[in-house]
Amino acid sequence: MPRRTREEAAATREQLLDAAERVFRDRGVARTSLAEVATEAGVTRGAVYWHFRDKADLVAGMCQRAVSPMDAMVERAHGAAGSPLATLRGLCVEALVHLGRDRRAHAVFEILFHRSESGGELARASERHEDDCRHAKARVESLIARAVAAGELPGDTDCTLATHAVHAYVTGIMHEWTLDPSAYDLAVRAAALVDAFVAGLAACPPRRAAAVRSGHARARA
Amino acid sequence: MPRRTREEAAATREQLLDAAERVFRDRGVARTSLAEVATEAGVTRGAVYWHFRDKADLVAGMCQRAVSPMDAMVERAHGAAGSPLATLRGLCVEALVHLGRDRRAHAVFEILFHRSESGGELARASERHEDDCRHAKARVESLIARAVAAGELPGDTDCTLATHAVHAYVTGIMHEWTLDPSAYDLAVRAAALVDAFVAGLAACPPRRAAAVRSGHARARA
DNA sequence: GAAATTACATACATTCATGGATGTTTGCAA
DNA sequence: TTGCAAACATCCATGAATGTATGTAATTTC
Repeated sequence: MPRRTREEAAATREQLLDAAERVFRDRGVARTSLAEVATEAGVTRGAVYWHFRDKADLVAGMCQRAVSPMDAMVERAHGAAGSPLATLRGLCVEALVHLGRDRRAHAVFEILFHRSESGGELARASERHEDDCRHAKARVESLIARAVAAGELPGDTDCTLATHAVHAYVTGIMHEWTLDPSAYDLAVRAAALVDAFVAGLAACPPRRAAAVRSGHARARA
Repeated sequence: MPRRTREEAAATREQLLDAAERVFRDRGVARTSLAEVATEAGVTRGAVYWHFRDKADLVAGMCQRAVSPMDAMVERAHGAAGSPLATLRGLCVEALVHLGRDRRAHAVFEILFHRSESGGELARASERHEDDCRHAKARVESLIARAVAAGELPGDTDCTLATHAVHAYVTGIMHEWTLDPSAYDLAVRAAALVDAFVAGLAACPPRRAAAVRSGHARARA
Protein backbone atom coordinates (compact mmCIF):
# COMPACT_ATOMS: atom_id res chain seq x y z
CA MET A 1 0.00 0.00 0.00
CA PRO A 2 1.84 3.05 -1.11
CA ARG A 3 1.12 6.65 -0.41
CA ARG A 4 -1.90 7.03 1.89
CA THR A 5 -3.43 10.39 2.63
CA ARG A 6 -2.11 12.67 5.36
CA GLU A 7 -4.65 11.60 7.95
CA GLU A 8 -4.03 7.95 7.20
CA ALA A 9 -0.33 8.53 7.66
CA ALA A 10 -0.98 10.13 11.03
CA ALA A 11 -3.15 7.16 11.90
CA THR A 12 -0.39 4.67 11.10
CA ARG A 13 1.93 6.73 13.26
CA GLU A 14 -0.48 6.33 16.15
CA GLN A 15 -0.81 2.63 15.37
CA LEU A 16 2.95 2.32 15.54
CA LEU A 17 3.03 4.02 18.93
CA ASP A 18 0.20 1.80 20.17
CA ALA A 19 2.01 -1.28 18.91
CA ALA A 20 5.22 -0.13 20.53
CA GLU A 21 3.45 0.22 23.88
CA ARG A 22 2.12 -3.32 23.69
CA VAL A 23 5.24 -5.03 22.42
CA PHE A 24 7.72 -3.14 24.58
CA ARG A 25 5.63 -3.84 27.65
CA ASP A 26 5.38 -7.53 26.86
CA ARG A 27 8.93 -8.23 25.75
CA GLY A 28 11.03 -5.27 26.85
CA VAL A 29 12.52 -2.54 24.72
CA ALA A 30 15.94 -4.00 24.10
CA ARG A 31 14.69 -7.49 23.33
CA THR A 32 12.16 -6.46 20.70
CA SER A 33 13.18 -5.54 17.18
CA LEU A 34 11.59 -2.84 15.12
CA ALA A 35 10.33 -5.60 12.85
CA GLU A 36 8.18 -6.92 15.70
CA VAL A 37 6.78 -3.45 16.30
CA ALA A 38 5.99 -3.16 12.61
CA THR A 39 4.19 -6.48 12.30
CA GLU A 40 2.28 -5.79 15.52
CA ALA A 41 1.12 -2.55 13.90
CA GLY A 42 0.28 -4.32 10.65
CA VAL A 43 2.95 -2.59 8.58
CA THR A 44 6.58 -3.24 7.62
CA ARG A 45 9.82 -1.80 8.86
CA GLY A 46 9.69 0.73 6.08
CA ALA A 47 6.83 2.51 7.82
CA VAL A 48 8.71 2.55 11.10
CA TYR A 49 11.79 4.08 9.54
CA TRP A 50 9.63 6.57 7.71
CA HIS A 51 7.99 7.92 10.84
CA PHE A 52 10.90 7.51 13.28
CA ARG A 53 14.62 7.80 12.87
CA ASP A 54 15.39 4.77 15.03
CA LYS A 55 14.23 2.94 18.12
CA ALA A 56 15.18 5.79 20.44
CA ASP A 57 13.03 8.18 18.44
CA LEU A 58 10.13 5.76 18.67
CA VAL A 59 10.50 5.47 22.42
CA ALA A 60 10.71 9.24 22.72
CA GLY A 61 7.49 9.66 20.80
CA MET A 62 5.80 7.05 22.95
CA CYS A 63 6.92 8.80 26.13
CA GLN A 64 5.91 12.24 25.03
CA ARG A 65 2.41 11.12 24.16
CA ALA A 66 1.96 9.55 27.59
CA VAL A 67 3.76 12.02 29.81
CA SER A 68 2.26 15.25 28.50
CA PRO A 69 -0.94 14.97 30.60
CA MET A 70 1.18 14.75 33.73
CA ASP A 71 3.20 17.75 32.64
CA ALA A 72 -0.05 19.65 32.27
CA MET A 73 -0.99 18.72 35.84
CA VAL A 74 2.28 20.09 37.13
CA GLU A 75 1.82 23.35 35.27
CA ARG A 76 -1.74 23.77 36.51
CA ALA A 77 -0.62 23.13 40.07
CA HIS A 78 2.18 25.62 39.70
CA GLY A 79 -0.24 28.30 38.61
CA ALA A 80 -2.89 27.52 41.18
CA ALA A 81 -3.79 29.93 43.96
CA GLY A 82 -4.73 28.89 47.49
CA SER A 83 -2.96 26.67 49.99
CA PRO A 84 0.34 25.52 48.50
CA LEU A 85 0.39 22.37 50.60
CA ALA A 86 -3.14 21.45 49.54
CA THR A 87 -2.17 22.11 45.95
CA LEU A 88 0.84 19.84 46.30
CA ARG A 89 -1.31 17.16 47.86
CA GLY A 90 -3.82 17.48 45.03
CA LEU A 91 -1.10 17.27 42.42
CA CYS A 92 0.33 14.05 43.86
CA VAL A 93 -3.10 12.47 44.18
CA GLU A 94 -4.09 13.54 40.68
CA ALA A 95 -0.95 12.07 39.16
CA LEU A 96 -1.40 8.75 40.96
CA VAL A 97 -5.09 8.55 40.10
CA HIS A 98 -4.24 9.21 36.49
CA LEU A 99 -1.72 6.40 36.49
CA GLY A 100 -4.28 4.12 38.10
CA ARG A 101 -6.98 4.90 35.57
CA ASP A 102 -5.29 5.69 32.26
CA ARG A 103 -4.29 2.61 30.38
CA ARG A 104 -1.69 4.33 28.27
CA ALA A 105 0.02 5.94 31.23
CA HIS A 106 0.07 2.56 32.94
CA ALA A 107 1.72 0.85 29.98
CA VAL A 108 4.29 3.55 29.34
CA PHE A 109 5.32 3.94 32.96
CA GLU A 110 5.66 0.20 33.26
CA ILE A 111 7.95 0.30 30.25
CA LEU A 112 9.97 3.22 31.59
CA PHE A 113 10.42 1.68 35.02
CA HIS A 114 10.80 -1.99 34.31
CA ARG A 115 11.15 -2.72 30.62
CA SER A 116 13.83 -0.35 29.41
CA GLU A 117 17.30 0.82 30.27
CA SER A 118 18.50 4.37 29.97
CA GLY A 119 21.73 5.37 28.31
CA GLY A 120 23.01 3.75 25.15
CA GLU A 121 20.77 4.21 22.15
CA LEU A 122 17.94 5.58 24.29
CA ALA A 123 20.13 8.39 25.59
CA ARG A 124 18.11 11.07 23.83
CA ALA A 125 14.79 9.77 25.11
CA SER A 126 15.98 9.25 28.66
CA GLU A 127 17.70 12.62 28.85
CA ARG A 128 14.56 14.30 27.69
CA HIS A 129 12.61 12.42 30.32
CA GLU A 130 15.07 13.44 32.99
CA ASP A 131 14.82 17.04 31.87
CA ASP A 132 11.06 16.82 32.34
CA CYS A 133 11.62 15.36 35.79
CA ARG A 134 13.96 18.18 36.75
CA HIS A 135 11.44 20.70 35.56
CA ALA A 136 8.66 19.06 37.55
CA LYS A 137 10.86 18.95 40.63
CA ALA A 138 11.59 22.64 40.31
CA ARG A 139 7.84 23.30 40.25
CA VAL A 140 7.36 21.13 43.32
CA GLU A 141 10.16 22.87 45.17
CA SER A 142 8.52 26.19 44.37
CA LEU A 143 5.29 24.90 45.87
CA ILE A 144 7.05 23.73 49.01
CA ALA A 145 8.84 27.04 49.37
CA ARG A 146 5.51 28.79 49.13
CA ALA A 147 4.13 26.43 51.78
CA VAL A 148 6.98 27.45 54.07
CA ALA A 149 6.34 31.11 53.36
CA ALA A 150 2.64 30.60 54.13
CA GLY A 151 3.49 29.01 57.47
CA GLU A 152 2.15 25.60 56.41
CA LEU A 153 5.59 24.11 56.94
CA PRO A 154 8.27 24.99 59.53
CA GLY A 155 10.54 27.87 58.66
CA ASP A 156 13.71 25.81 58.68
CA THR A 157 12.34 23.16 56.35
CA ASP A 158 14.94 21.97 53.84
CA CYS A 159 12.89 22.61 50.73
CA THR A 160 15.26 20.84 48.38
CA LEU A 161 15.43 17.66 50.42
CA ALA A 162 11.68 17.75 51.01
CA THR A 163 11.23 17.96 47.25
CA HIS A 164 13.45 14.94 46.80
CA ALA A 165 11.35 13.13 49.38
CA VAL A 166 8.06 13.95 47.69
CA HIS A 167 9.38 12.99 44.31
CA ALA A 168 10.88 9.78 45.64
CA TYR A 169 7.62 8.83 47.31
CA VAL A 170 5.41 9.42 44.29
CA THR A 171 7.93 7.85 41.95
CA GLY A 172 8.34 4.92 44.29
CA ILE A 173 4.61 4.32 44.41
CA MET A 174 4.48 4.38 40.62
CA HIS A 175 7.50 2.14 40.38
CA GLU A 176 6.19 -0.47 42.78
CA TRP A 177 2.55 -0.35 41.73
CA THR A 178 3.40 -0.92 38.07
CA LEU A 179 5.32 -3.97 39.21
CA ASP A 180 2.11 -5.48 40.63
CA PRO A 181 -1.03 -3.47 39.82
CA SER A 182 -3.19 -6.17 41.35
CA ALA A 183 -1.82 -5.42 44.82
CA TYR A 184 -4.31 -2.61 45.37
CA ASP A 185 -6.50 -0.14 43.49
CA LEU A 186 -4.21 2.83 43.04
CA ALA A 187 -6.93 5.27 41.99
CA VAL A 188 -8.90 4.51 45.14
CA ARG A 189 -6.02 4.48 47.61
CA ALA A 190 -3.95 7.32 46.20
CA ALA A 191 -5.38 9.93 48.54
CA ALA A 192 -4.69 7.86 51.65
CA LEU A 193 -1.15 7.17 50.52
CA VAL A 194 -0.43 10.83 49.83
CA ASP A 195 -2.10 12.05 53.01
CA ALA A 196 0.16 9.87 55.16
CA PHE A 197 3.21 11.44 53.63
CA VAL A 198 1.99 15.01 53.66
CA ALA A 199 1.14 14.64 57.33
CA GLY A 200 4.69 13.53 57.99
CA LEU A 201 6.07 16.43 55.99
CA ALA A 202 4.04 18.88 58.02
CA ALA A 203 4.85 17.27 61.37
CA CYS A 204 8.51 16.42 60.95
CA PRO A 205 10.06 17.68 57.71
CA PRO A 206 13.77 17.49 56.96
CA ARG A 207 15.43 20.60 58.40
CA ARG A 208 18.18 22.67 56.93
CA ALA A 209 21.53 21.78 58.41
CA ALA A 210 21.83 24.36 61.20
CA ALA A 211 25.60 24.13 61.29
CA VAL A 212 26.08 27.90 61.16
CA ARG A 213 24.90 29.49 64.37
CA SER A 214 24.08 26.44 66.43
CA GLY A 215 25.31 26.30 69.98
CA HIS A 216 23.64 22.95 70.16
CA ALA A 217 25.48 19.73 70.76
CA ARG A 218 26.37 17.98 67.54
CA ALA A 219 24.41 14.89 66.67
CA ARG A 220 27.57 12.89 66.23
CA ALA A 221 28.64 9.89 68.22
CA MET B 1 46.44 -19.73 30.89
CA PRO B 2 44.66 -22.95 31.64
CA ARG B 3 43.83 -24.59 34.91
CA ARG B 4 44.53 -22.23 37.81
CA THR B 5 44.19 -23.35 41.38
CA ARG B 6 40.87 -23.32 43.21
CA GLU B 7 41.47 -19.98 44.88
CA GLU B 8 42.60 -18.42 41.63
CA ALA B 9 39.44 -19.65 39.98
CA ALA B 10 37.35 -18.09 42.73
CA ALA B 11 39.33 -14.90 42.25
CA THR B 12 38.60 -14.74 38.52
CA ARG B 13 34.94 -15.29 39.34
CA GLU B 14 35.03 -12.25 41.58
CA GLN B 15 36.89 -10.33 38.90
CA LEU B 16 34.17 -11.21 36.44
CA LEU B 17 31.49 -9.96 38.82
CA ASP B 18 33.47 -6.77 39.44
CA ALA B 19 33.90 -6.24 35.71
CA ALA B 20 30.20 -6.87 35.16
CA GLU B 21 29.33 -4.21 37.70
CA ARG B 22 31.50 -1.63 35.96
CA VAL B 23 30.56 -2.42 32.38
CA PHE B 24 26.85 -2.92 33.01
CA ARG B 25 26.67 0.34 34.91
CA ASP B 26 28.47 2.24 32.17
CA ARG B 27 26.82 0.79 29.11
CA GLY B 28 23.68 -1.01 30.31
CA VAL B 29 23.09 -4.73 30.54
CA ALA B 30 21.43 -5.33 27.19
CA ARG B 31 23.90 -3.23 25.23
CA THR B 32 27.02 -4.94 26.53
CA SER B 33 28.16 -8.30 25.29
CA LEU B 34 29.78 -10.95 27.40
CA ALA B 35 32.92 -10.34 25.38
CA GLU B 36 33.12 -6.83 26.82
CA VAL B 37 32.71 -8.19 30.31
CA ALA B 38 35.46 -10.70 29.65
CA THR B 39 37.98 -8.21 28.31
CA GLU B 40 37.17 -5.81 31.14
CA ALA B 41 38.01 -8.64 33.51
CA GLY B 42 41.18 -9.49 31.58
CA VAL B 43 39.97 -12.90 30.41
CA THR B 44 38.12 -14.29 27.41
CA ARG B 45 34.54 -15.36 26.90
CA GLY B 46 35.56 -18.89 27.71
CA ALA B 47 36.02 -17.94 31.33
CA VAL B 48 32.65 -16.27 31.46
CA TYR B 49 30.88 -19.32 30.09
CA TRP B 50 32.79 -21.53 32.47
CA HIS B 51 31.68 -19.67 35.60
CA PHE B 52 28.19 -18.62 34.43
CA ARG B 53 25.63 -20.30 32.23
CA ASP B 54 24.69 -17.11 30.41
CA LYS B 55 24.20 -13.40 30.93
CA ALA B 56 21.21 -13.90 33.18
CA ASP B 57 23.25 -16.13 35.47
CA LEU B 58 25.98 -13.51 35.62
CA VAL B 59 23.49 -10.82 36.55
CA ALA B 60 21.97 -13.09 39.17
CA GLY B 61 25.37 -13.68 40.74
CA MET B 62 26.07 -9.97 40.73
CA CYS B 63 22.76 -9.22 42.42
CA GLN B 64 23.09 -11.88 45.05
CA ARG B 65 26.53 -10.67 46.09
CA ALA B 66 25.22 -7.12 46.53
CA VAL B 67 21.78 -7.75 47.96
CA SER B 68 22.67 -10.28 50.64
CA PRO B 69 23.77 -7.62 53.18
CA MET B 70 20.39 -5.96 52.88
CA ASP B 71 18.67 -9.29 53.35
CA ALA B 72 20.65 -9.75 56.52
CA MET B 73 19.43 -6.37 57.75
CA VAL B 74 15.84 -7.38 57.17
CA GLU B 75 16.30 -10.62 59.04
CA ARG B 76 17.99 -8.92 61.98
CA ALA B 77 15.19 -6.38 62.17
CA HIS B 78 12.61 -9.13 62.05
CA GLY B 79 14.20 -10.86 65.01
CA ALA B 80 14.78 -7.73 67.05
CA ALA B 81 12.98 -7.06 70.30
CA GLY B 82 11.85 -3.62 71.45
CA SER B 83 9.70 -1.00 69.76
CA PRO B 84 8.57 -2.34 66.38
CA LEU B 85 8.24 1.14 64.92
CA ALA B 86 11.73 2.10 66.06
CA THR B 87 13.02 -1.14 64.59
CA LEU B 88 11.33 -0.36 61.28
CA ARG B 89 12.78 3.11 61.31
CA GLY B 90 16.23 1.72 62.04
CA LEU B 91 15.92 -0.81 59.23
CA CYS B 92 15.02 1.82 56.65
CA VAL B 93 17.80 4.14 57.77
CA GLU B 94 20.33 1.32 57.83
CA ALA B 95 19.44 0.23 54.31
CA LEU B 96 19.70 3.75 52.93
CA VAL B 97 22.97 4.44 54.73
CA HIS B 98 24.36 1.22 53.36
CA LEU B 99 23.40 2.26 49.84
CA GLY B 100 24.99 5.64 50.40
CA ARG B 101 28.26 4.22 51.67
CA ASP B 102 28.80 0.87 49.98
CA ARG B 103 30.21 1.24 46.52
CA ARG B 104 29.07 -2.17 45.36
CA ALA B 105 25.50 -1.64 46.52
CA HIS B 106 25.49 1.69 44.75
CA ALA B 107 26.62 0.20 41.45
CA VAL B 108 24.32 -2.79 41.53
CA PHE B 109 21.24 -0.84 42.51
CA GLU B 110 21.96 1.66 39.78
CA ILE B 111 22.12 -1.23 37.35
CA LEU B 112 18.92 -2.79 38.65
CA PHE B 113 16.98 0.45 38.56
CA HIS B 114 18.29 2.19 35.51
CA ARG B 115 20.50 -0.04 33.42
CA SER B 116 18.55 -3.25 32.99
CA GLU B 117 15.14 -4.50 32.02
CA SER B 118 13.35 -7.38 33.66
CA GLY B 119 11.75 -10.21 31.78
CA GLY B 120 13.26 -11.76 28.69
CA GLU B 121 16.61 -13.37 29.30
CA LEU B 122 16.91 -11.94 32.78
CA ALA B 123 13.64 -13.53 33.85
CA ARG B 124 15.35 -15.83 36.35
CA ALA B 125 17.36 -13.04 37.94
CA SER B 126 14.48 -10.59 38.13
CA GLU B 127 12.06 -13.18 39.48
CA ARG B 128 14.53 -14.10 42.16
CA HIS B 129 14.91 -10.44 43.00
CA GLU B 130 11.17 -9.99 43.19
CA ASP B 131 10.92 -13.01 45.45
CA ASP B 132 13.43 -11.35 47.76
CA CYS B 133 11.35 -8.19 47.68
CA ARG B 134 8.20 -10.06 48.55
CA HIS B 135 9.97 -11.73 51.42
CA ALA B 136 11.27 -8.41 52.71
CA LYS B 137 7.82 -6.87 52.42
CA ALA B 138 6.34 -9.70 54.43
CA ARG B 139 8.89 -9.00 57.15
CA VAL B 140 8.04 -5.31 57.09
CA GLU B 141 4.33 -6.03 57.26
CA SER B 142 4.96 -8.20 60.27
CA LEU B 143 6.81 -5.31 61.92
CA ILE B 144 3.95 -2.92 61.19
CA ALA B 145 1.40 -5.35 62.53
CA ARG B 146 3.42 -5.61 65.72
CA ALA B 147 3.52 -1.83 65.90
CA VAL B 148 -0.26 -1.78 65.71
CA ALA B 149 -0.50 -4.43 68.40
CA ALA B 150 1.87 -2.41 70.58
CA GLY B 151 -0.29 0.68 70.18
CA GLU B 152 2.38 2.56 68.24
CA LEU B 153 0.02 2.82 65.28
CA PRO B 154 -3.78 3.21 65.21
CA GLY B 155 -5.82 0.04 65.49
CA ASP B 156 -7.47 0.39 62.11
CA THR B 157 -4.21 0.91 60.25
CA ASP B 158 -4.18 -0.88 56.91
CA CYS B 159 -0.98 -2.81 57.47
CA THR B 160 -0.72 -4.06 53.92
CA LEU B 161 -1.09 -0.64 52.35
CA ALA B 162 1.23 0.88 54.93
CA THR B 163 3.79 -1.73 53.96
CA HIS B 164 3.42 -0.80 50.32
CA ALA B 165 3.91 2.83 51.30
CA VAL B 166 7.09 2.15 53.27
CA HIS B 167 8.51 0.00 50.53
CA ALA B 168 7.59 2.53 47.87
CA TYR B 169 9.24 5.32 49.81
CA VAL B 170 12.50 3.51 50.46
CA THR B 171 12.60 2.11 46.95
CA GLY B 172 11.78 5.50 45.52
CA ILE B 173 14.61 7.14 47.42
CA MET B 174 17.00 4.49 46.16
CA HIS B 175 15.66 4.83 42.63
CA GLU B 176 15.96 8.59 42.52
CA TRP B 177 19.20 8.91 44.44
CA THR B 178 21.01 6.45 42.17
CA LEU B 179 19.87 8.63 39.29
CA ASP B 180 21.79 11.58 40.72
CA PRO B 181 23.94 10.72 43.74
CA SER B 182 25.41 14.20 43.75
CA ALA B 183 22.06 15.70 44.72
CA TYR B 184 22.64 15.06 48.42
CA ASP B 185 24.63 12.85 50.78
CA LEU B 186 22.32 9.90 51.28
CA ALA B 187 24.16 8.45 54.26
CA VAL B 188 23.92 11.76 56.11
CA ARG B 189 20.31 12.59 55.24
CA ALA B 190 18.78 9.13 55.44
CA ALA B 191 17.58 9.54 59.00
CA ALA B 192 15.82 12.83 58.30
CA LEU B 193 14.15 11.37 55.22
CA VAL B 194 12.93 8.31 57.08
CA ASP B 195 11.80 10.28 60.13
CA ALA B 196 9.53 12.46 58.03
CA PHE B 197 7.77 9.44 56.67
CA VAL B 198 7.52 7.53 59.93
CA ALA B 199 5.99 10.60 61.55
CA GLY B 200 3.37 10.65 58.83
CA LEU B 201 2.70 6.97 59.28
CA ALA B 202 2.14 7.43 62.98
CA ALA B 203 0.03 10.56 62.59
CA CYS B 204 -2.11 9.67 59.60
CA PRO B 205 -1.63 6.11 58.34
CA PRO B 206 -3.80 4.55 55.65
CA ARG B 207 -6.85 3.02 57.31
CA ARG B 208 -8.56 -0.22 56.51
CA ALA B 209 -11.40 0.35 54.06
CA ALA B 210 -14.32 1.15 56.32
CA ALA B 211 -16.64 -0.55 53.79
CA VAL B 212 -19.47 1.46 55.27
CA ARG B 213 -22.54 2.85 53.59
CA SER B 214 -21.98 6.22 52.05
CA GLY B 215 -23.25 9.25 53.90
CA HIS B 216 -22.11 7.87 57.21
CA ALA B 217 -19.66 9.63 59.47
CA ARG B 218 -15.96 8.86 59.22
CA ALA B 219 -14.55 6.11 61.32
CA ARG B 220 -11.83 6.81 63.82
CA ALA B 221 -9.36 4.92 65.89
C1' DG C 1 -3.08 16.86 -15.96
C1' DA C 2 1.83 16.46 -15.55
C1' DA C 3 5.39 16.87 -11.90
C1' DA C 4 6.99 16.32 -7.70
C1' DT C 5 6.61 14.34 -3.47
C1' DT C 6 4.71 11.39 0.05
C1' DA C 7 4.18 7.08 2.39
C1' DC C 8 5.26 3.25 2.51
C1' DA C 9 7.17 -2.03 0.91
C1' DT C 10 11.05 -4.81 -0.42
C1' DA C 11 15.66 -6.20 -0.89
C1' DC C 12 20.33 -6.08 0.56
C1' DA C 13 24.82 -5.59 2.91
C1' DT C 14 26.95 -5.25 7.16
C1' DT C 15 27.69 -5.91 11.75
C1' DC C 16 27.76 -8.51 15.81
C1' DA C 17 26.45 -11.45 19.74
C1' DT C 18 25.61 -16.07 20.90
C1' DG C 19 26.65 -20.74 22.11
C1' DG C 20 28.76 -24.83 21.17
C1' DA C 21 32.75 -27.51 19.81
C1' DT C 22 37.25 -28.19 20.39
C1' DG C 23 42.00 -27.49 21.98
C1' DT C 24 45.36 -27.05 25.75
C1' DT C 25 47.55 -26.76 29.73
C1' DT C 26 47.97 -27.77 34.55
C1' DG C 27 46.37 -28.91 39.45
C1' DC C 28 45.06 -32.77 42.10
C1' DA C 29 44.09 -37.46 43.48
C1' DA C 30 45.08 -42.50 43.37
C1' DT D 1 53.46 -41.31 37.84
C1' DT D 2 49.60 -41.67 35.54
C1' DG D 3 45.04 -40.23 34.66
C1' DC D 4 41.39 -37.37 34.88
C1' DA D 5 39.11 -33.33 35.13
C1' DA D 6 39.27 -28.39 36.15
C1' DA D 7 39.94 -23.88 34.12
C1' DC D 8 40.19 -21.65 30.81
C1' DA D 9 41.38 -19.99 25.34
C1' DT D 10 40.22 -20.25 20.49
C1' DC D 11 37.40 -21.07 16.60
C1' DC D 12 33.33 -21.40 13.98
C1' DA D 13 28.57 -21.50 12.38
C1' DT D 14 24.36 -19.49 12.93
C1' DG D 15 21.07 -16.07 13.21
C1' DA D 16 19.27 -11.86 14.02
C1' DA D 17 18.87 -6.82 13.96
C1' DT D 18 20.13 -2.63 11.90
C1' DG D 19 20.28 0.91 8.46
C1' DT D 20 20.21 2.00 3.79
C1' DA D 21 19.03 1.81 -0.87
C1' DT D 22 15.74 1.24 -4.08
C1' DG D 23 11.07 0.43 -6.00
C1' DT D 24 6.34 2.13 -6.53
C1' DA D 25 1.78 3.70 -6.47
C1' DA D 26 -1.06 7.15 -4.94
C1' DT D 27 -1.56 11.97 -3.68
C1' DT D 28 -1.00 16.45 -3.48
C1' DT D 29 0.55 20.72 -5.85
C1' DC D 30 0.75 23.79 -9.49
